[in-house]
Amino acid sequence: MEDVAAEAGVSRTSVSRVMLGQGKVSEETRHRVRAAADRLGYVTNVMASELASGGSRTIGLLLRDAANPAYGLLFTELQKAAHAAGLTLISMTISADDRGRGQVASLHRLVGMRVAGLIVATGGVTSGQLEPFRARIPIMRAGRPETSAAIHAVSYDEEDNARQLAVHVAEQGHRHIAVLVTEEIESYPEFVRGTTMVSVLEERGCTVRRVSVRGAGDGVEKVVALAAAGEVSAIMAPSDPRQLVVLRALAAAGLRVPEDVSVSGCDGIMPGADLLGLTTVRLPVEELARRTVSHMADLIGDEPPSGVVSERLLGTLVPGRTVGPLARARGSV
Amino acid sequence: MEDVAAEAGVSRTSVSRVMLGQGKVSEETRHRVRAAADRLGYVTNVMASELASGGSRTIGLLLRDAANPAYGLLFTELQKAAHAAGLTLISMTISADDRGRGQVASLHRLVGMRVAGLIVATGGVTSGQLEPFRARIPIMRAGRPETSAAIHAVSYDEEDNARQLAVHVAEQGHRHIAVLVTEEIESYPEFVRGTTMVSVLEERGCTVRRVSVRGAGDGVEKVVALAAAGEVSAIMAPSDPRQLVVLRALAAAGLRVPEDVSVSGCDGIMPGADLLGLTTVRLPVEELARRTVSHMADLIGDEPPSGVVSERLLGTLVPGRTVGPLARARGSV
DNA sequence: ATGAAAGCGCTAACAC
DNA sequence: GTGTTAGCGCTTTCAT
Repeated sequence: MEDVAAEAGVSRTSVSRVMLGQGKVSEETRHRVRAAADRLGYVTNVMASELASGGSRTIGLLLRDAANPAYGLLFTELQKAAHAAGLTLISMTISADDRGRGQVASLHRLVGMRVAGLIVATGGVTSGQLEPFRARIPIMRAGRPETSAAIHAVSYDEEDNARQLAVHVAEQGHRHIAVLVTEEIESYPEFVRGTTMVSVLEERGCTVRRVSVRGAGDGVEKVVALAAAGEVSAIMAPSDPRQLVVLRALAAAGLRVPEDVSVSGCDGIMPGADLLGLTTVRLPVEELARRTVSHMADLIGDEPPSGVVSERLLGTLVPGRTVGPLARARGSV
Repeated sequence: MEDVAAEAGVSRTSVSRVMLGQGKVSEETRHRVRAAADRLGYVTNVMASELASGGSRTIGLLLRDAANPAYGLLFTELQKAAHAAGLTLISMTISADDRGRGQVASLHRLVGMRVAGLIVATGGVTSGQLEPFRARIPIMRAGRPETSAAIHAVSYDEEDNARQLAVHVAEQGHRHIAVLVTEEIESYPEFVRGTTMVSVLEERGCTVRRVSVRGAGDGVEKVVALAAAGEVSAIMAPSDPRQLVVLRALAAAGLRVPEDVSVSGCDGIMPGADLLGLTTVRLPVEELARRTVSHMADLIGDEPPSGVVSERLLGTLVPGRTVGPLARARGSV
């Protein structure tokens, strides 16, 4: 910066003003500085700048595993929305298998960068872990249903998603249904979906086989066996990636979908879901991203709103080929 | 930090040393400082720290549209590799429809953050646009075939990918083939794949219909029409997302795959690609991520290697149900 | 409209 | 082992 000032024959102050595009600078000076900066390939040191000014239009994003298309899309959409709002988004991902420890470290890193706000789009971080930072900077949860009422959140209405799917399956006549339920700690949204499906189905008088899953492929043999034995006519998976695993296993076992057994998932983001004919709920990712960023912009603004943001967005049922009407011919079902 | 020092009854220097985990500090002091920091919820200001120390173990990533599963996976894998190498990765995405302008702005932002290195995983930035920064910080291209010999790159061997696919299709007996070719500016990898497919097929004596694509769905009606008219028995798409578009259009037109027409793509990352039976080449994403980060670690190390890194990684052909042997019964084919 | 000076929060020699 | 002193590169009053 010193060099640019010298090259342009002005003081560092003027260079600063020009680069920030603020304050009073003559057209002449402004031009000379720009020219000098270009010539020298000068780029403002953001860290020094933010350090000196104290402020920052940068917000941090903690994301869960972008390899999952639903999170990848969320990432892209958040970035778009942030850009449109004049915010810079810097992000760190956590692989799905990294429970807790690494996530909190990343969280610290982001806070350490003195970002103006934090968007947490991974269920792996608990509300308790966010608590210490809440006073320091605005935090918004995106996607995961938030349990703590003290933390801002725009989330998918997973209860409703699960309900829509359960009702759809039940309305096709299925009465004996297997539901894959993950552990709360593994994936909170999937956990909520699974348990909700179970209760909705039971309310409607269905016989539910609740099968718990831990790893990626765990529990699948179990449901396939149930289907093969004719004990269930439908299998509900808590997400589309898991629905794929089920479909694969079913195919390997020689069972036809939906003739022998119906299958459903949840997400609706996967490219090719339509071609596969997946039955699912399409998450309102784009809207979630927009609303999250919009609230964040308010929160880091001059007059932050006082209340706690808490929104739930509804998904859209996508009936597919994988769920068919109950065939009354088979086994005990 | 001042507060922490006071709380622990030591100087700021000691606090610094403890937080950095370096230098000589007594067990006693270390403990007291940690306790004080925890009590006050103190997190080191990364910006001030890096500003003062000059160095940074943070590297910037410019990524193309994580909504594309291939880039989403790359993102995750890069992050994993970086973490393993003790590097922090901060990233910015660019949506696929943002050509040039925004990308360069993001690039500036990253450079402005004084990251130690830059990984560019988007074809949208040209070698020329990277040039000005090359002297300042190490830059690595990841994925895109690099044309400039001056820039470090670990890339997919798109020529080979295309060749593998073309040979596979030709060996199934197809002689009249439509190839979708994107414009260079839209997607450089797809452009390379397309043109390579064309030349490989022609070398093998096939009649090639080269159909150019601009938008996401552009050109597809054309190839479907060719297939419907029996003028081609196979359609080669330059990527799996595009292969899906073709499959959708074919289904809508009532054409069966592969009985009426064979279809191929390239990527192999899409979850569910196997269930769909896509014929494709699986990109070595994981290896690319590892090698890119490994080279980057060297480049920002104490004794950076002198030569220019230039590696090409081979993909793996995944024969699927979408490509079948030529059926000799139809039309002019 | 422009410049001088005083930090922003931290680290790195260098003494003690 | 621990504290002291100088900055890192910038922004921001406050004069001029």
